This record gives sequence, C-alpha cells and structure tokens, in this order.
Amino acid sequence: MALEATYNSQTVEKRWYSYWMEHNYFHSEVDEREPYTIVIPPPNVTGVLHMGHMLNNTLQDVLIRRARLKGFNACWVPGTDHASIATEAKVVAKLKSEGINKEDLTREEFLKHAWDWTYKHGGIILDQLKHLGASCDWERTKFTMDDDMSASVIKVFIDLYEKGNIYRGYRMVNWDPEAKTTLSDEEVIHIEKQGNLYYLNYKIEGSNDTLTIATTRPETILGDTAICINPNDERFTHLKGKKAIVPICNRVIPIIEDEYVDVEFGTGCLKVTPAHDENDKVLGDKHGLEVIDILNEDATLNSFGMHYQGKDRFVVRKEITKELEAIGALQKIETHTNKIGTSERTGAVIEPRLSDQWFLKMKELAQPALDAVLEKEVNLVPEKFINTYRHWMENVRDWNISRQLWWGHQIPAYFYGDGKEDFVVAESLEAAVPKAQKKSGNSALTASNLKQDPDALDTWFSSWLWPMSVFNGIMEPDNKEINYYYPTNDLVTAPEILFFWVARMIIAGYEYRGEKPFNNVYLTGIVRDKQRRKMSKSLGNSPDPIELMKQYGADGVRVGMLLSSPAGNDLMFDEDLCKQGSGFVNKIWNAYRLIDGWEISESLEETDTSKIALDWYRAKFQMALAEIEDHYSKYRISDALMATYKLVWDDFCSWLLEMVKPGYQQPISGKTFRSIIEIFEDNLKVLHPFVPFISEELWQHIAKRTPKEALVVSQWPELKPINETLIKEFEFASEVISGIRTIRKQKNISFKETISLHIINNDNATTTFDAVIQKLGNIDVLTYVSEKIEGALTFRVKSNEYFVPIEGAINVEEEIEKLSEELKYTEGFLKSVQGKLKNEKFVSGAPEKVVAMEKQKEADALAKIETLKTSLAGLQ
RNA sequence: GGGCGUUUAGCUCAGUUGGUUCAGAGCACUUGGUUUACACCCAAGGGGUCGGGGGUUCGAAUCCCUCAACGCCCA
Repeated sequence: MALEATYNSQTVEKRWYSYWMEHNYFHSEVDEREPYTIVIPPPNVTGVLHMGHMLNNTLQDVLIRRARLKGFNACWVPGTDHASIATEAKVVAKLKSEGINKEDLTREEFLKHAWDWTYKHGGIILDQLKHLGASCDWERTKFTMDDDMSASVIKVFIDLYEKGNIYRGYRMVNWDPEAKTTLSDEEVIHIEKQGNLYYLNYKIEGSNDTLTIATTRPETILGDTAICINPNDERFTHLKGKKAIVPICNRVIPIIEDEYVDVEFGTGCLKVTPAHDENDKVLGDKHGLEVIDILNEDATLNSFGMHYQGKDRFVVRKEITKELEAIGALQKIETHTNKIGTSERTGAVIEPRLSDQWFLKMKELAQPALDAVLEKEVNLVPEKFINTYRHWMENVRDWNISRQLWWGHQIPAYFYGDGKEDFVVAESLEAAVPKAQKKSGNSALTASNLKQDPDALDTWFSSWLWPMSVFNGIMEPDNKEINYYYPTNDLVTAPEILFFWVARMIIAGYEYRGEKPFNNVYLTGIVRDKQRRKMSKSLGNSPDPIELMKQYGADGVRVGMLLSSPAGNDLMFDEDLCKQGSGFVNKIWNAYRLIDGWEISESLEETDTSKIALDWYRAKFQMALAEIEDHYSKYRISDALMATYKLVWDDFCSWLLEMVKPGYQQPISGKTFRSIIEIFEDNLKVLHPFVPFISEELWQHIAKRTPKEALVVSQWPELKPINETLIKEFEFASEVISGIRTIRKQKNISFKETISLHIINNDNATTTFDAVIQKLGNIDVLTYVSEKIEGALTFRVKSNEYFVPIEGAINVEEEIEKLSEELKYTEGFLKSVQGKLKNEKFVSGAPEKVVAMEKQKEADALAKIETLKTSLAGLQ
C-alpha cells in the first residue's frame, strides 16, 4: 500500500500508542536482565500539563526508550503528588464559591470534598503525557496518598521520631496568612520591595526626653517589649537603665543593651518585638523579654491591636502612621528598599510567627547525602550544581515538616493532655493507647482521651521517599522489586527543586536503604518565552501543549523541545522550534516515500555508484552512532538529537539517496534496495527515542511485523569499527562535487546540461568516488590528464586541478583574479606555518605530533602554490 | 551582604587536556533552482576584535589578574 503524500500525525499517534499499550511493551517485571529505572517527578495530582512537564517528560521518554532498545529492562514509574497547599487552596476556594467555609466543616467532611476534587481533576496530567508518547509503566502508577504510600510516610515519621530526629519546637516559623499554614524556609521567596523607614519617638519614663527608633513596620509597635541600644554607643549612655513608653498603647518597656544593634543603621535604637521578628526573638530569649503576639492567623490584628483589632496589618500600617503623626510621635518617613519573604504558593507576604511545630534534625542525616554528591556517587548534570548543593547541605537547617492543613498525611502524634510533652507517636489511635498509658502513667487512658495532632505533614515529607515507596521499599524493605529496581538510574528534574526534593531523596535513600536513590540527576532548565520570561499561567505566555501537539504532531513538539535545551540551561521556547521539528518529521516521511515508490528489479546489477555510496553511508552511520552514544553518555540530549538530525537529513537524504536514486521511472536493483532498507531501519532505531510515532509507523510499513518485532522493542544498532579512510575520501570527493556546483552556479550552467571534467591528480587522490562525482555532478566524461586544459573553467581541491571545458570564451581576467586570490591566501597561510616552524621554541617545545602536522601543512601549501603558479603562468 | 554561574554570528547554543585550515552548528538571512520524495525542498553564499583591558606561553575562545553587564541560589 502506497504511503499517503502527507504525514498525518494524529492518526499515526493514536494507532501506535494503542498498539504499544495493547502489547504491554511499557510494563516491566523483575527478570534476569539488567534494570534501567526512572521514577517520574510526580506532578500535582490536579494539575494540567505545561511546557515544563513537556520538556521534562520528553527527556525521560528519550532516555527510557533508548534504554529499552539497548536491551535493559526499562521501567519508568509514573505517578502524582497530593500537593498539600495547592490542592487544599483550590478546594477551599471552590467551597467558598459555593458558600461553604472550611471552618464550618469537620475534617472528615472537608477531606471528602478534597477527595472528590482529586477524583474529578486527578490524573488528567497523566493522560496528557500519553499524547506526548510517554512510555511509562502505567500499571505502576502511584499517588502519594495511596494507602501503601501513606503507610510508608507514617512509618518513617515514627521511626525518625523514635531515633530522636524529629522533635516538637516552639519556634519562629514562616507563616502564610493566606493559606494559614507554615512554610519551610525553601518555600519562601525573597523579593525586593520599595517600602518606608518610619522614625518614631518614644517617651522616656519619668522625663520629657524622647528617643527615636527607625522601623519598617510601625504597626508592630503594639507588640514591642523592649528598646535595645548598643552598650558601646556613646550617644545613648544616658538611656541606660531607663524605661521607654510605647506610643498609643503606653506600655512601659525596658531599655536593654546588646552589641547586636547596628549603630550605623537607622538611629542606633532598636525596637524589640519578639513575637514578630526572628532576630528580636533571639534578643528576647537572651534578655528574658515578654512576648506579645499582636496578630491573628490571617494577619489581622488581635486584641493587642486595640482599636485596630480585626484590621489587616497593611491597613493598620497606614492608619497607625496617621495616628502617630497626629500625636507627634512620627518624626519622619524615608523610602527604603528591603527584601521581604513571600509565599511560593499563594504569593502572600510571610509573617514570622511563633508556634509549636514539628521539625526534623537535618545536620547528621544530611552528611552521607552531601558526601555522595561530592564523591560523585550521585552525579549532578551539569556539574555546576554541585557547588549550590554543597552550600545548601553544609548550611542545612532543621526542616519544619508540619503544615496547618488537612489535605495530606496527618501527623501521627496523639495528645493525652495539655502539656507540651503530653503526646505519643504511633501508627494508629489503637497503637497510641498503650503508649500513652505508659508515658502518662495513667493506665485508665482510653482512645477517647487521645486527640491526634490536627496538622498534616509537608508534601515533600512524602515525596522524599518516592524512589523507595513506589517499590514498597519502606514497608517491605527486602522485597524483590525494591532490591531489583533500586537504586534507579536517572532522575530528570528542575533545578528549582534541588533542595526541596532531590537533596531530601538522597538523604532518605541513605537513611532507609544505605544507598543512593539514583545514579544521575539531570537538571533541566526553565522553559521561558522569547522575552526570557518564565512561562506561567498567570502571564498567559505559555502555549497549550495539547494544541501544540495537534498542530505540529507529538514527534514534532518533542524535537522542538529538545532542539535547544542543553542540561541546566533555560530553554527559550519558540513555536518555530516545533515547526522545525515537524519539518524534520516530514523529511523522514518523504525519504521513505521515495524509497517506497521505487520499482525493484532483481535482474539489475548493483551499480558502482550505489555500492560505494552504501559502503560510505555505513561508515558514516557508525561514526555518527559513536558520536551519538558519546553525547548520550554525557546527557547532551540536544546534541545527540542534532547528530541524528544531520545524519538523517544531510548524510542519508541529501547524499546517500541522491547517489543511489535511479533515473526517472527506472527500476532499482533488488540488492541495492535491500541494503537501503536495512540502513533505513537502523536510522529508525536511532530516531525512535526522539520521534517514536513516525519511526514505528514507517518500521511497520516496511514489513509485516509480529508484536515481538515492533520497533519499540527492537535492538539498538551495534557499534562497529569505523572505516575512516572511506569517510576521508568521500570528504575529498564532496569538495569536488561542491566545486562543480559552484562553477555551474557561477556560469549559469543548468544542472540538466552535462559537462565534462578533466583532472590533474597532483594529490594522488583516490578514484573510488569517481562514479559518484560523475552522477552528482552530471558529468558525461571524467578523465585524468597530465596537461592543463586551455580555455576551461578551473577549480582546485588541495593541489588537485579540475578543468571544465565549456563553449565560449573564458573570462581570462576573472580567472586570473580568482587564482591570484587563492594564491595570496595560500601564501599567507604558508608564511604563518613557516613562521611557527622557524621558531625554535615551537619546534622544541610543542609535541611531535603538532610539529608533524605543521610540516604536513607546509608541504600541502607548497604543492598548492606550485599548481596555482603554473596555472597563472599559463593564463598570462 | 555571601556564594555560584554566564558573556562566542541577527537568534539559540557547541567548542573536551592550551596545539589540525579553529573560530563552529542549527535556525534566520542573501542568491539561484521546481513536470521526475519533500518549497516543511535542493544548491551556493554572506555574517563574529570569542564582553573590555592586562598578563603567562613558541602558541590563548581555552590558563591567570582586573573591570563591566546579566542571571541564579542563600542570608
């Protein structure tokens, strides 16, 4: 059946994806082969596919498909993440739009809504990945809140608690007043903002004097519990031991001394608000100050805010400034830029807030994970991220793992009293009872006396176990799957989550299996638009991936994504890249259409041209294959693609097919045809990871294949020794062909018009490719001569001279000019080479090989100059 | 403020240990070409003081110093 004239990506994609699924090629079971494993960075369960996922998953699919072809037992585990904050925020918003407040629901009721939401919107993203061609083992699809996954999280929490690594602490945390939860340090984004510095006067108790402090947050004065001065600051000696009066609330507070105060900043007097600033908290602890929290959990003021109670902190800031001014306590306002923390998820300005939270001690746990990367047990690609990783790991801080949310894994701590330590940690309420009885010494305690901590765990506290828990490696540490698939091979993810996720997975891996979770971490860039803006929903600058695939085909988009995405560098995405990708797919399609249309004749002998052309391409293919393998080994995926692209487009289509192509309506020899097909099949194999759909389509078109013979499970071509001589000889021949084409163009000789070519073979060049030169140059007669041909057009390759006699006079002047230019260039070149060779330091200092090469260059140049000079002499 | 990185053609990027005619690729651009697979094509061509300055070396895009611009991470 003849191929359609144009490639229809949609039909083909549907056909082969279902064929692959039907034959279960993506499923992996433990067997005797060597495994090659990737776990997907689980996307948000209710998320939709964006360009970052496209890039990331294309890369993973390329790696896994190649591994499959190389004979590994390839296993790519897909799944999703419950994304605590993001999902809960969405559910809360949805309920609100229906007039329901989260506060009015019980935990169980709320969770039911959240699960409904998850069932409704969940997993869309995984289906979208199928459009891309992702060859995941869908039978293994996991969700971080599946029962077994949750059990793993709880088990690890209990274990770490029992080892003393998890503790409960009253600490200053990052509070997101919008999501009403704490955030880890990593989830806070610091941005520079223009603000003000307010200079406020405080009266000194028992005198008419005042002191002036500078603050960026005047609303927090209501929480002030001290003024601090530097004991070495002579300006304030008179204040020592006195007390100050906070304006508006008229609280009398001590003036304390501490060298912490920067005498240069502001006025040198610092107001201390321990409840609302991390540094002030430290000062407060040191000096035993009172802690006055003036904020509610939504960042409105509480009763300490007096007449501002119930108003938002930013509103209060404006209003209190006016009041301070009215009572004469405001001295001046200066503009001031400072960095403020904002929530990664909601964008809200973070409030430092004191509260009871759960923390994981990191220092000791982090050590093996730091060593693993420094010793290249785990390779970060590109290596430049090692420094960033080291810096973070060496200064790692304890991880706040609790979140004031319901959607997630509820912390398995059960309180039996109001005391800070009146709790036990257990995997269930039932298990908690005996523990609580023991700890409290109260054997009468029952389940009804216990109250589980309402907080949930940070989502990353479940995803850090991902490479282990997807194989049930936490609950059953010795099961055959975890023993076989772990450690996984490659992890493909974004540098943004190097600390959030990657580092913590390595930590967990060493803690729970004594082994790294993966060998290599390939860090991709961020997908940006042409103006270098990060693609985001809010900016609306991201194309819809599904639409993109409809327009350019999944293969086209895959190629487009990979064309310009070196590891770790941002990708400036441009739809033109997909256009180039679909152009490539079109080229492959048409190359096969040409071959497919040939009439085959078994009685025809293989021509010399075809024979040498095929030999050359086989050599060239090996050379490209070696290069491609090298690129893959270094995770230079876009380079591997480009090498494949050039092999297929330039070498196969533009050179080989043109060389073997029979004349119009002429048949091709059966032998040649079979060789071409064999070669084309190898091309399809190396193409497959990049363009799985069209490669499978053509593969299946070439011959009727059994399910076992599908391309997706075929064998990657073997590396064989490269015939470099043949490649070099062809390069020479291709220069001759270029010379002919240039002459044709310059003299307006149509390609259809045959010409003759006379050669003086000064260089002793091989005649192997003469038949090819004749065919591609449309040469009727190719002869070797010893004397130059008068009145012919000429060109030179190395020191060989080529003559094309044509009708009509040659423009002698032009010829002379052309030759003189070549001569001038060559002489200049010779001079520089001889300059080097005359330099004794060069000859003695440079390696022999380099000197020999320079000598060869000298000889070549001398020979060329000789021929140029004779030619010139002949013309003059 | 501390750390890391980047700067090469109009654009996006390669350039390994300092040494082939090393200044490259893809795209874009210019010119010519279409009854014969593909105009999503073929062929030919132009285009760069390798961010600036200084140094080491027989030899520097590559190593060192310095300045500048940009980006990222951390505080």
